[in-house]
Amino acid sequence: MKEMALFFAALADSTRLRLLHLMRDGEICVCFLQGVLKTNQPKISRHLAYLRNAGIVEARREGKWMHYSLKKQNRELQRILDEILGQISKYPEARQDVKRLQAIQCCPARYGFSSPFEEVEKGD
Amino acid sequence: MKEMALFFAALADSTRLRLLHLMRDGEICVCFLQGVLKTNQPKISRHLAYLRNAGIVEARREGKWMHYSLKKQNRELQRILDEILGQISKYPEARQDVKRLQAIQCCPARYGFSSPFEEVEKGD
DNA sequence: ATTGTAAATGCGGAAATGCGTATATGTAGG
DNA sequence: CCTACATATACGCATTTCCGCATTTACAAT
Repeated sequence: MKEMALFFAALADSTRLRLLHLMRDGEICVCFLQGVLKTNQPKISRHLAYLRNAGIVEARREGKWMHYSLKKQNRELQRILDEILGQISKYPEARQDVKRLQAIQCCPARYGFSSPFEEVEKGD
Repeated sequence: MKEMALFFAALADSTRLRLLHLMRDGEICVCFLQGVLKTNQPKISRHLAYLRNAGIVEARREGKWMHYSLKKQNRELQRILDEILGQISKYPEARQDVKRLQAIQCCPARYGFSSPFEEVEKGD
């Protein structure tokens, strides 16, 4: 029962919900997440650690980079998680995130992970 | 997005998960919940208030008694909630709770809401 | 009005959480 | 070895959460 509470505690934060949602289509590296959420790096890192401790995501190192992805859950929990991710995707904020991510993934060099991502901002 | 995080925060506590699970078959009064969880009354009351604020349960007064029940959610959230409640029901702790509740509901007078519920304890 | 019972709330303390800043770790390349 | 970059962690602080205890509110009955 406690583990279940822990699971939900991990979901009880909008930053973490956004991170999870961005992993929906596969693994993604921290610098991209940072670029999309436009916040400082330790914040991202700490929330990812939280999700990892909760067993919701897993990490893979590739050289300097860390790639995070959704960890496979048991059938029931997976279904719940899928429903949740589906719900998240309805929030404008989440859609914006995906747009920004796609822009970065499309031409990462152009952004260099340091420039602002304003040009992706032009609303729906 | 924040509201969603709030929703999960409400689920991020095993006492609250137990309370929700006990409402699965309909509304239930606070004194019964107190009897089943065998803890002090303010604790129950505060967790119920938390759930009420999160919009997950609602309360109905009937004389001195307050009856709590699961509040109807929109389709998607309802589905998620149902899955979750189904998951909870698999925990031995949750099954125990239901047994105790049934014993109390069956003959409340016998327990008088003050006697210990030990006789329901005999495991599975 | 007074009493008794059910439930909610106020209060103070312990613990957890989230944040930003600074620093440490790990890895690749010169 | 030294530097540069990506990521993780330590630290201090403010806020929140949970708890037990005491008190208050709400209602019913006399």
